Amino acid sequence: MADDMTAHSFDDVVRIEEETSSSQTGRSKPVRIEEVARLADVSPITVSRALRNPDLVSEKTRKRILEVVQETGYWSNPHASALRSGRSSIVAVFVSNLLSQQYTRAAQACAQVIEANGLQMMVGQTSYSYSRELTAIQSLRALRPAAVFLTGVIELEENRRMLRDLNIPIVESWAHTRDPIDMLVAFSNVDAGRLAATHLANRGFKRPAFIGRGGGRGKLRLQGFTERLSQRDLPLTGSVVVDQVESIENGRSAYRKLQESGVSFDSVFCANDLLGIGAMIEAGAQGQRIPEDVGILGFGDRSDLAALSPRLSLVGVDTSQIGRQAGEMILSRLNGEEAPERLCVDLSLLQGVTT
Amino acid sequence: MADDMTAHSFDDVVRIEEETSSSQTGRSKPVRIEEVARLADVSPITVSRALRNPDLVSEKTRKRILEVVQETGYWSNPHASALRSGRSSIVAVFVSNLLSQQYTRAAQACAQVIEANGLQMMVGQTSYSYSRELTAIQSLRALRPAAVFLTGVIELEENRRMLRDLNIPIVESWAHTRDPIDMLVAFSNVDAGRLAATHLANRGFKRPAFIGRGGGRGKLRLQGFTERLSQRDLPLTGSVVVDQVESIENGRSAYRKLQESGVSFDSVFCANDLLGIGAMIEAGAQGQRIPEDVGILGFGDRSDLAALSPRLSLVGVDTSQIGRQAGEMILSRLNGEEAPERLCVDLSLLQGVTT
DNA sequence: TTGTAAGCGTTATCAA
DNA sequence: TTGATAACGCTTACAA
Repeated sequence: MADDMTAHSFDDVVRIEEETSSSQTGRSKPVRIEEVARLADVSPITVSRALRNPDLVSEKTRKRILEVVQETGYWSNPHASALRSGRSSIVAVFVSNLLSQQYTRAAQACAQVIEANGLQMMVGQTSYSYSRELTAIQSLRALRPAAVFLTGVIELEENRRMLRDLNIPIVESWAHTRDPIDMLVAFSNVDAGRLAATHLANRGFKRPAFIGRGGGRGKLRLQGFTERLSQRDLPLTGSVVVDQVESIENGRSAYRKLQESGVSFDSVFCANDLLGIGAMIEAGAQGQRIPEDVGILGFGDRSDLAALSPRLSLVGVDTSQIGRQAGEMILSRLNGEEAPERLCVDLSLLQGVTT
Repeated sequence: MADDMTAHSFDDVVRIEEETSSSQTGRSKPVRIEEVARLADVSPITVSRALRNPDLVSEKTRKRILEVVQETGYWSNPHASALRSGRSSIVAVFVSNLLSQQYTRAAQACAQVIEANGLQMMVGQTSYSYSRELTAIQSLRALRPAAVFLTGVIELEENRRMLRDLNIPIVESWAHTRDPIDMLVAFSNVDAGRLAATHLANRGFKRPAFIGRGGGRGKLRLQGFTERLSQRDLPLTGSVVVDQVESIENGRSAYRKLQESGVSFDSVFCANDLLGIGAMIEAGAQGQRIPEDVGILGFGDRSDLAALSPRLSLVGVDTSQIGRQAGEMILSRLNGEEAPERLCVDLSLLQGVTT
């Protein structure tokens, strides 16, 4: 904190838009279905039907009811509804990390789809311990949600079963898994590598290198990358395997390491977002021009990196598409339609100014 | 999309942890309070009390009940509870933008506080039109939340009244406003400028300059900056007012503009996150060393910029503190305690490697 | 400290 | 196509 800071000032005030419309004030009791029924001269259950299954109500009656609903501002009590019907209109979304745009984009896109259909989204975070996951699932069960969307895959069999036993649409996502709880939206990491190789080949690079993690998804990306390179008769000129992919600095040092290995590369596929940025920064700091001197292809979600690397081309996934798909799968199911059990989201090449 | 992309591959599969624990399967009906009561040999209402107002139940009874709860895995039905009591245990959080870490950090911090107290968070987004805001508020009212936290200020008087009429704790935040709906957590932009000036002065800079927006918060920050500079007998050596603050490029060009203006500055306060980064990048690109050749002080939230500018010092707000405070204010109120109507969050100087 | 009775607002079920 | 009745599971109000 400031050493010689004066008292807080309230001098920076945001203007408030004044409006003198209907000046009705105080806590008005919400309108109940019974009142709507009385005013429309029907029974409560008919009002309920007019709102939830309009087809079951004659047009004349329906019209009258909707007018009254409009006038009174009636809004059904979701708790009463959920209690009686055993199902709420809440779609629970669990993101792995609220701070990562990857996931919030997906959540946002999902929300857009479901909210347009009268459902509400409730966001939670799962990335804690398994016990935290258990608690989350228990309170979830109590909430009796209409559906669940997870930006990830549940691994613990016990938790998987609890979710399955909810008997509602459940969408897992992000990674492929042999046996989804219910539905899955994922993308292929091997394909990501293939797409990177294809792009570099198409751009005329002849000596591509790779920087990425040695295990997990990094390995899969490298696998696809080499496979496609050889199909295009290109060598994998060099590669640096790193463990740390948490910082830009990791990318810078990996890039230097690649140079120090002595191989003569003309382009690099960096199979992780921060690695790509780091490589780009390091190359720039050395005075190399991109893509004239070296081609750099990153990985990730444009939105994450837009502020930082508008010039970097990326292989990645449009995560909002994952969310949108999830939302649509959920809607289909809730409407009693068929929905695919597994959906593979397209990878895309996000073209920056460079490479 | 890739031109010669093959069909999607399902070869990258995540391993699933198998567990052969209790193999009970199928949809089991949730335990109801009545069953817990029967097993503990008390009435349902006593179970209810043991869980919500433990003080009202004798220790012996309470212990017995909690045991049964544990065994049965009882979890109260929030809808029944909300229906009867007219109040749910959901705290509604509306963020201005789900994609900005500023806000999601606050939401996350708020969630941590309230979830530790048995409440649940429901996140929504407000940054749409006023009509969208109205719909959000209407469904909000139907949800009968325990409290509301907004990462922003509601301006439309009609919407303000609707929220006020919910008669529940409501926390607005971020900006100061003359007349909060209920409670407010905000910070002072004038103070931000003062803090920047203090810091640069303390670090021995003699010719500070300013880059920022001409209106709104930028203006307030400049105001505090100049005020405090003159208190420290320092001149405002130069300033560049920009309209665009959406990209790093804006910061780079503003920095060049400052140089072109011919003034001889030894440090700059960039009153916006991207401007600061841009200035830092531009200075670096020109081969200037920070802070030896020029001191650069940015503005914002460390988390936003950590990946990008770990070396940049920042004046800003710990937005998770805003969320935490909001959560605590809400809890106090729900517990019938007094809570401040307006809380001013401390600005802080986030010291990077530089400046 | 504990219990009884009633009702929150909706919708499932059955009947007309 | 519409309605009567009961019930969802909990907690308020009052009583003991």
